[in-house]
This record gives sequence, C-alpha cells and structure tokens, in this order.
Amino acid sequence: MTPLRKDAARNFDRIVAVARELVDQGTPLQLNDVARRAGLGVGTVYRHFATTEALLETIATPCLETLTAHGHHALTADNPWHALRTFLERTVEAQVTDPAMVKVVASTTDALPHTTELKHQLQALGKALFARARDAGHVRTTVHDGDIVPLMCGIAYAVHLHGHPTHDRVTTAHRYLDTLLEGLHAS
Amino acid sequence: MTPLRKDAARNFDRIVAVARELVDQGTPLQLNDVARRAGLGVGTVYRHFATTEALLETIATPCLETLTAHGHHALTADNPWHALRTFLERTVEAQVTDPAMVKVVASTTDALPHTTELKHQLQALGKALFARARDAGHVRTTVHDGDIVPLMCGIAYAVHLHGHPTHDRVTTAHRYLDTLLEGLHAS
DNA sequence: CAACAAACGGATAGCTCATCCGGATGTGCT
DNA sequence: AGCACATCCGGATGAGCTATCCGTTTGTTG
Repeated sequence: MTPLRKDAARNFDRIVAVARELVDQGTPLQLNDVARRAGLGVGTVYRHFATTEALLETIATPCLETLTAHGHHALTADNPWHALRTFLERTVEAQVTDPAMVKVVASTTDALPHTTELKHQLQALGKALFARARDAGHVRTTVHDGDIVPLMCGIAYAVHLHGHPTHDRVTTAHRYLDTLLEGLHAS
Repeated sequence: MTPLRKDAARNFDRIVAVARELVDQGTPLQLNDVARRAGLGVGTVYRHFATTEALLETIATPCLETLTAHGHHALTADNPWHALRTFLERTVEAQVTDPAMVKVVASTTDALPHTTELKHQLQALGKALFARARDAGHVRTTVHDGDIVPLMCGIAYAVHLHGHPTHDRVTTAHRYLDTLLEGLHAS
C-alpha cells in the first residue's frame, strides 16, 4: 500500500480531530457535518471513511489498543483473581469515559478489520483471564467465560442511563462492578 | 375527552396491532411503514401517535402495567429478600422477552404521560423493595437503591448483545441476575 | 516543468420523517 | 330520512440526512 499523499494525510488527521471532538461532547457523528466542520468536501470524508462506523472505530482504536495491551499483560500476573478484576475495571472505565468505546465494543457490525481483530482479542482476553481465575478456584462456576464482555457492556450501559457527568460515572461504574464481582467471587 | 369516533378507534387498533407485530419480529418501527402495512394514510398514523416513541410506549403499556402491579403486590410479601428477587426476575424477563419494554424502560425521553407515570412507579418500586430488603439486613449497603432499575436494564442490554433466540435469552438473563444478586446479598 | 496518479469538492439522487389541508365520513339533531 | 357539523382521513409535499459520482485541482516523480 503506497503511502498517503501529504494533503490526504493532513485531511485524514483533521477529520479524526473533528470527529474526536464531536464524540467527546456527545454530538451525534454525521459525516457531512464532520466535512463541514473540517472545512472539507463531503467526498473527501467519505473516501477516507466509507461509513460513520469506520470513523468511529478509528477514533476508538488507541483506547482499544491500550486496553488489549493491558489484558495481555494481565495474563502473566501473579494473582489470577486480581488480574481479572483490574482488567474488568479498566474495561468499564474505558467504556464509561469514552463514548466511542461503548459503541465500538458493543456493536456487532464490523467496519474495519483491525478493530474487529482487537474486539476479538478483547473477547478472548476476557475469557482467558476468567478461565485462569476459575481454574485457580476464585470464581463461581455458574458463570460462563463468554459472559464477561457483555456484562461489562451492560454495566457501561446502566451507568449511561444515569446520565451523570464523567467523574460520577466512573464512581458509579466501580460500584456496579464491585457488586457484580462480589457475586462472581467464590465465597 | 370525548370518545373516539368508530373509524378512528378501528384505525387505532389496526396501528397498534401492526406495530406489535413489527416490534415482535424485530423490524425497526417506522410510522410511514406502519401506515402502509395497516392500509392507512401516513397522516392518520401521525395523528394517533405524534412520534415513534409514543407508539412504542402504547405497545409496551400492558406489560408495564403487569410489572408494576406485581411490584405493588411484592411490597406486602413476607420475605423482603425473596420479594425483591422475584420482582427483579420479572423485570429482566419482561425486558428480555419484549423488545418494546427494553426501549421504553431505558428511554429517558417521555412521550406519553401515562407511561412516564408507570416508569416512575417502577423506579419507586425498585427503590422501595430494595430498601425493605436492606432494612431487614439482607443486602450489602454499598449499593444504592437508585441503582436497581438501571442495573436491570444493563442486564437486559448485555443479554441482547448475545443475540440469541428468546428462550436462551431468558436463561442467560437469569444467570446474569443470579450472579448480581449473589453480589447483592449480605453474606 | 511536464505528465500522470491521487485526491478534492460539491451537485445531486435516494431515502426517511413529519406536516398540512382539501376532501371524505361518522354523528347527532330534527 | 336528511341535514349540518365536527371529526377524521389520505397522500402530496418539503425538509433533512446519506452516500455517490465525476469534472477539477493538487501533489509527486523523473
């Protein structure tokens, strides 16, 4: 794949910057709108991102990468239960803090192959960390390993229903997660 | 308010029937679409239901009423913990079974006053049943009473992410709820 | 400084939502 | 029954958004 032309790269960055701003302030992402705000033609935006979702995924990628990196690291940690716990904490924090993460992690339609790969990794990490904690006898066996990621999304969703400012959301998310973990933990 | 004219009542029922069917089979609710399928003009539909949400709320009302009725009944039950538990079970079951319930209970925008009232009742019932269980010493005190309904919505949401058929969804929902309740329950 | 590929821009077609009002229809009164 | 009025119907229509297409402009390479 030949490198991008200079102007194309500049426009790409502009689009991402504008989109990041819009997402952060909760404005719904509309490609025509992004184009106008970035001072670009609609065609330009659509060439870089075939769909709103593709743009959203690009926005969320850095955060997703950080999260999966942490997950891989957690796999080698000493205490399996603690490793699972912090991984889940990071996961909900990310979703509650960044509106893009919620939509990307929850969405089933895949726009960008790279992001899809990351999502699968995240799912796999959830399963693996869970399995490790379970095999160490730290976890109730009624729960399935595939339940982990959906449950995190559920918590994030529940927090968003409250509609409070970011900081409160993190607190609430921790409270929800703590309750769930208490139920998860082998007594 | 004067009673509806005979034709108006008939059309109202047709619209509701068509909408119910669409919602049940997962088709997105679109008023123009409903009009076409009901063999009515668009204007007719819009006169009865100013917005998609209003129609959705009408669809969900019976289920909501059943749920709040059960909640009121549970308030007088012997065992506060058991009362809370079954109320929450009914709540998630309703949301997982009926697509309309999810959207209505979760939505913050209020279209119909009656439904809004019911939603507030549901919220209040969650709080009251929780408080009763807590005062009886059955519940960990880290959880807030306002967390109850959002958490139920979160579970319903998590279940829907799995995308499985109705019966499996109920099973999954129970598993999630059990885990959460385990964490809620005073040890 | 060509000459070519790559990228741009915005007019525009397609689609859904929601409104508006001339015409049709049910209802009550005589 | 027949009339008059309020109520209700229907669909043409405009506004708003998405996404495409292609003539024009710009960067790059030798």
